Amino acid sequence: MGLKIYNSLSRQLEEFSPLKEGHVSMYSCGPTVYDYIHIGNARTALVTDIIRRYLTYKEYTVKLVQNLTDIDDKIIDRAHTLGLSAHELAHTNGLAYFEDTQRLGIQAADIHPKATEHIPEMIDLIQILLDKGAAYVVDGSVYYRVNAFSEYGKLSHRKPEDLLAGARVEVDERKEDPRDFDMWKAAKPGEPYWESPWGHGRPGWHIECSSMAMKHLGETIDIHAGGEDLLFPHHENEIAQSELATGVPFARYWVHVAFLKIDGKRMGKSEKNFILLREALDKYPAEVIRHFLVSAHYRHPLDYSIESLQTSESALRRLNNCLDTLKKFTTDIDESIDTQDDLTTDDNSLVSAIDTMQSGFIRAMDTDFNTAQAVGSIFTLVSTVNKSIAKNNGISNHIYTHAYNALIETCEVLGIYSTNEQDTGKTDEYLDPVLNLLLDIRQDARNRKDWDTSDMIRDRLKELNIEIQDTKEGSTWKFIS
RNA sequence: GGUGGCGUCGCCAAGUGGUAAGGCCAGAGUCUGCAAAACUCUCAUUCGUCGGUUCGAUUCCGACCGCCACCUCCA
Repeated sequence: MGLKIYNSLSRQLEEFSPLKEGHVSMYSCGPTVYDYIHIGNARTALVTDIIRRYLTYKEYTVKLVQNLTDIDDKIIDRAHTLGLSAHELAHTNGLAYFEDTQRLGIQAADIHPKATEHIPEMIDLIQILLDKGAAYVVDGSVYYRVNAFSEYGKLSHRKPEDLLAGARVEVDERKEDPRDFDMWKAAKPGEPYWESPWGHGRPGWHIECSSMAMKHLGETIDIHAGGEDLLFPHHENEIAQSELATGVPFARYWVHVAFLKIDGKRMGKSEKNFILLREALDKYPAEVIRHFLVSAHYRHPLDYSIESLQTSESALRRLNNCLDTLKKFTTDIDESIDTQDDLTTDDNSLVSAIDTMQSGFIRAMDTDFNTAQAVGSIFTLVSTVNKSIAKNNGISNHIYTHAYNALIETCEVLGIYSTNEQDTGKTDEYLDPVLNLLLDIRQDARNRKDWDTSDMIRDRLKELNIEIQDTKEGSTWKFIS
């Protein structure tokens, strides 16, 4: 029936219903811009993008906010090594982030707030928490008093004892409780800082998301997304800060994206086992990378490998071949197909296959955005269409048009089909006539059974990465990689 | 130690208390002068192991084995 989302808060699949009917507010934790993003980061960004596209497909009005953390320890450190200001580094990498994600076909969020542009809002929120006795100041830093929030741990389902038992909690003598975390960090000499009631300093990581989400989306947001590593402590802390300040739920559905792995291990910046998104994009089209990322459900780990990308490339070729073939039958006439009496048995079975694909796609996406299953529905229809075309059973063009449109529509939700005409062909104005000349010469040779000449043309072009395809309709060519 | 997840065809990956989607690879075929490309067909009586519940379990329960992740900055 309707959309169901797995909510990390309840650890259950829940019926989705937004706070305001027809509208969805969504916040996604964005990157800390001290470096380029890797494919693992891209996975989360892509899942966010697809959730948004699907909600839009379901006719919701979606407002998506994704932050950019543009000040933190890593940025300061990296800027220092590079001899740049923290601002310069963050600015450059912020632009690179947009460039990379846009190349992946990720649509920009409605708002991309930056931490450094929301200092006053964060100070206000910290002040509220101080006034409520939920925070304390030590040497110019402000800490959140975890004990003040009785529901602390409700997202990560951790009990205070569990947290304390883990000997990995950093010991900081200045904290009242090891679980307490900083909302405002006093600046050390030479570090960038902002003025605050507690002295020169900078915001802690968690406070920015609380402030910016509430500023741009209100005190309660519908969907909050992020990588699964953010569940604790980041999201737990966001909840603690926000809910203690407002007294209302911070986010209604918590969505956590599983890790992208490489060689069976989590791809992470600290492990240095990552592949930069831009490197991958230099080697593979965006649709191929998207297909790969979408080939597993977002809550299940996915292992990155060249082989997987090649698999996706082959699968996508099958899809695109089908689409290209269908396109030849496409008619502009938008005939309705409800006149059942005019339809043959073959017509009807294709129409029903299209319906099956669409309902399967929706059922899959409605079940916690099961993109893997959704892709399955698409490929099942691809098979049916291919069979139908192979049988040459005289299916009406408008039914093929219907199939084409249905496939395009669903593929666009996943972003695995690019509507812009093959970009490889954009320089062909000059090449086209030349190739056609060669093709003509070859055809003449073939007519004379001069196989040496025709094969030489074919082979030499292949060396130039141009492949000749002989079909019943004649010869065509295309670039191969 | 605490918490969560995973183990399904050679590889990737969905899924369900009633008998296993899809993709890749592979084999066969159609097409072709031969190829390539494309398309078609074939391709898991079986779902980590052992028990239990059930008329029936891959799906529920328990134990065990193996793997991963979070508890510390990382999407």
